[in-house]
Amino acid sequence: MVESNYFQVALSSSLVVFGFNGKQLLIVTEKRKKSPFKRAPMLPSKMVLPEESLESATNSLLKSIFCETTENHTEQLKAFANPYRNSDGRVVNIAQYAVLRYAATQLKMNSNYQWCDLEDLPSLVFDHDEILTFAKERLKRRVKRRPIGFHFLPKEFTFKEIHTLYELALRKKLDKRNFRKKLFSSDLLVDTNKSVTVEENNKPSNLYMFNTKEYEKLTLKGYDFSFK
Amino acid sequence: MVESNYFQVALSSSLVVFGFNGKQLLIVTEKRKKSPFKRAPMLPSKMVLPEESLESATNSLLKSIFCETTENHTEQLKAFANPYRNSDGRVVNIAQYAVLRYAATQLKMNSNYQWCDLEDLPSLVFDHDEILTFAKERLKRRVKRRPIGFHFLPKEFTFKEIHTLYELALRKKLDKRNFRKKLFSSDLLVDTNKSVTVEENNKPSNLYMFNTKEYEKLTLKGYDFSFK
DNA sequence: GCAAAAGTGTTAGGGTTACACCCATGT
DNA sequence: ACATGGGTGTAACCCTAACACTTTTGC
Repeated sequence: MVESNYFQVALSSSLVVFGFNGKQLLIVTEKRKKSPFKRAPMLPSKMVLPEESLESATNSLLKSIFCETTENHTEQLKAFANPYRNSDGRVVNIAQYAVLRYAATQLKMNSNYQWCDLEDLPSLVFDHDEILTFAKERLKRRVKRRPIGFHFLPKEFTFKEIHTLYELALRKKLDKRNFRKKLFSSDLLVDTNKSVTVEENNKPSNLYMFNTKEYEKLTLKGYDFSFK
Repeated sequence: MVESNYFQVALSSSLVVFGFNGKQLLIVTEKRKKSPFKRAPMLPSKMVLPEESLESATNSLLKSIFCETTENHTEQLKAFANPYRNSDGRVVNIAQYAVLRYAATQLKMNSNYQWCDLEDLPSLVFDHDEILTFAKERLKRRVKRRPIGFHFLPKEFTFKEIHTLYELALRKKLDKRNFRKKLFSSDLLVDTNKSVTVEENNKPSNLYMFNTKEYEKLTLKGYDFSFK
């Protein structure tokens, strides 16, 4: 029997929701509703009920942010458990990492949530900057080792989109030809034989899809996008 | 103000303590003291007090296992937060991963703790097998990307020891010559010019130490021991 | 001299990098 | 015809992988 005086901790969960609009990596921020730091930017967060699972908490947060919560990828990031994070008592924050298809989502109207360019982000309240830093490292690693970068993209996408996505996530330039070579050598992409004119005045670009079989295989066993 | 009915969760912490005795990878297991599953093997675990930090909980657990807690490496593994892990109420287990120098430690006498060969481990109680699986994956990754394998070894060690350690952690054979080549090309090892006869009847082996500077550099920036 | 483990090089192949020009389109 | 971004190939280098024999020691 666990002594009852241990049961005095609260659980919260913050989300780092990544998206990609074709040009920028974005995360969802929330405008804080309460004092202190009213209206300061923060990660979307909620208290987790004592009987509530983390998955359910994450999902309900996502539902409060987006109109339809389309398919998304979520995983646990880390527990931030410093005893003095919150003045009301001990609140352990189990941060979650999420990636979803920007184009398939829509923020709820009149909510306190908004997409924010990762490159141009204000400081967040509490320890949320630390959580974000952690999440960015996770993203970097995932992009390198798994075809997870692809949770970002619409069903059909151009080479440029995936190229830009990888450059932003890894925060480095990737040689166009080499990146293409590697990507296509992996059997991960399928040419749809469609093309699309992204901007007026220039050559239309090809549209690609994922090879689902290969995608799942690589998700399981991992691979190595070891760009210098 | 966070409403008070959230503060009903308890915090526990389990440790996966890895060690290496020169021949086997080991973890510390504990014999459970209470029913149900009295005397069943489990990961060393403790409840975390509401004001106690995770680091402090980990350290006190280590102190209860070992006579002297020498230098060790610990990091958070994952929070296991399923609401129904424990019948007394919600207990969130924040599992920790730890590596220490086997040769520099000593288990406390008459304790319920013991070293256990990873290759020959019984089933553990509750979700501890799941935690262990997670920890083994973490170890694998760490060994690949960082000179963390070296937290295992004594100050001076033979090539065979580090070779065996890597083989066990990665769970694959590593070609002796190629492994040696890679290891020495990294500037990470220093030849002590000492040698030691490990077993009678054969050639003594060289002793190596770490190049601390290089070690720290690689700890920060990572490297890539990508053995096939 | 024998048993046991330590220590040592080479080669072939594959992957990574660096790099510059032509192509298709809309105006 | 021109401006814009899309799309393409090659060569040098490096790293990896495969592989077997000699050396040193204690008995």
